Amino acid sequence: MGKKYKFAVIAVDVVIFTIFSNKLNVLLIKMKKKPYLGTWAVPGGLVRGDESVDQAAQRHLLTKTGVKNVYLEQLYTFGRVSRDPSGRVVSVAYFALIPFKGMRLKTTKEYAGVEWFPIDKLPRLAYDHREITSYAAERLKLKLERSNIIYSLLPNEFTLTELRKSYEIILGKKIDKRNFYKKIRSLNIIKSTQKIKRGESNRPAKLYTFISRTPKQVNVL
Amino acid sequence: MGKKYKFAVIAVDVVIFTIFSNKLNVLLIKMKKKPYLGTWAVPGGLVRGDESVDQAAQRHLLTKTGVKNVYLEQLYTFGRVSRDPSGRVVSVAYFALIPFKGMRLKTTKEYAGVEWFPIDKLPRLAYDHREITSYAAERLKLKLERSNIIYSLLPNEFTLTELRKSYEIILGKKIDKRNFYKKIRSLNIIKSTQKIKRGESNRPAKLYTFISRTPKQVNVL
DNA sequence: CCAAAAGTGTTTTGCATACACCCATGA
DNA sequence: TCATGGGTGTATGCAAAACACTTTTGG
Repeated sequence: MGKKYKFAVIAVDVVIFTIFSNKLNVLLIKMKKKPYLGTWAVPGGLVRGDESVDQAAQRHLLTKTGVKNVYLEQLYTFGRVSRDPSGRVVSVAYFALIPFKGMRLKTTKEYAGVEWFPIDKLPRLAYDHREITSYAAERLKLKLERSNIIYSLLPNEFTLTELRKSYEIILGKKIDKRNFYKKIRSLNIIKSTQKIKRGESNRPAKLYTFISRTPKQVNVL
Repeated sequence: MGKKYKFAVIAVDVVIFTIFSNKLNVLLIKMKKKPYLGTWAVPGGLVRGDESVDQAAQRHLLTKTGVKNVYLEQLYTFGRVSRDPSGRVVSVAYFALIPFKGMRLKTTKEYAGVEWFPIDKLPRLAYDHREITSYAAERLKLKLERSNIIYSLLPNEFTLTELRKSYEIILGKKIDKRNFYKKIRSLNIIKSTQKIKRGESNRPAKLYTFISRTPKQVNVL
């Protein structure tokens, strides 16, 4: 048995997604410490002895972005021996979905920066975070097709077009308007508010809201 | 920040499935040490500093059952603070599928026993292993419907009925013979050997084999 | 000859897909 | 009045589901 490495410590990494500018975006932080000084990475950190792994993910999400009560799902555990050059760290990866509306990034002294990047234009990432984000984006697609979690990316009230566009952006394909509306209505996951979204130079759109904002398994596509 | 607990150590637990006697069975070991003396548990153990988490799962699988090169997939990481009464242990759970044919259980001195239990008649389990096995059985169902991994539960040559029964046992529902054969043939994942299975007092069945025994995504049902 | 499982097609049904025009508004 | 996106229904294709009888063997 090797003496070269100590036992591993446990960390969490949280891939935070949101939609804006017709893109799926990922939150990254710029590192201040070696060996990845100046490199971007997914926010995360160690799991403390007195908190569960899930709680650690929530805590890092909260302190890095100020959001809580959002959709957060465990993704996969990355456990290669040399994934962190500075020591043996096993990372439990999570992904989170947050509505962009009113999001304000909290820049802390801990990092040299916090920024959103479109998923298709990520910079070079530290550790195995490229692999983690790819994995997260893949899981997000699968999940979106078989659950109602899209609600966590949208504001309380939204138009059918906004809903459809969200799917289009994440799944990366066009969706037929009429077929989509038919399907969504049959699923009973949204209901009409009586409100109307005015102010744009075209026909105003009806506003809808989710009947329930708890994760539920449904076949959207 | 709490001083009460040290940082966590990392373990793996492997839920090993096989099919026999028309049941889905799980391999359990009987513990010799407190605080779970005499209680059954899923095989597992610590992750060493010089091995990846995946390797640790393979190692524990091999030393407990003597099998290798079987289907092994990471399931979920269980990280509640008090899931192990003797210390802070975060467990990365895996599930494995092995063909029953010729399996011989290796009883080691480490444990008071090694046995197969039908999934619907498990004894009381140590730690959170009840939750882990439920989760594994659920994932197995999902996976079975969307991949070819059933091959890891069957011998090299098998009849269409054996194949169909395997699905029926795991999914817990009857499957129409003709529709099933039609679907399986359309998937191009099995091919006929020229052999025939004789010896039973009924019409002999053709033997088939899997074209490929590597995991592949297909929609079986 | 009997019991038991193997083998084999057709019809029906429901869901996914494809597709185009009119409407309401702000500028 | 024009540009822009909102809103709406039908026809077609395909895959899943339902369904029953004949065949081959061992005993």
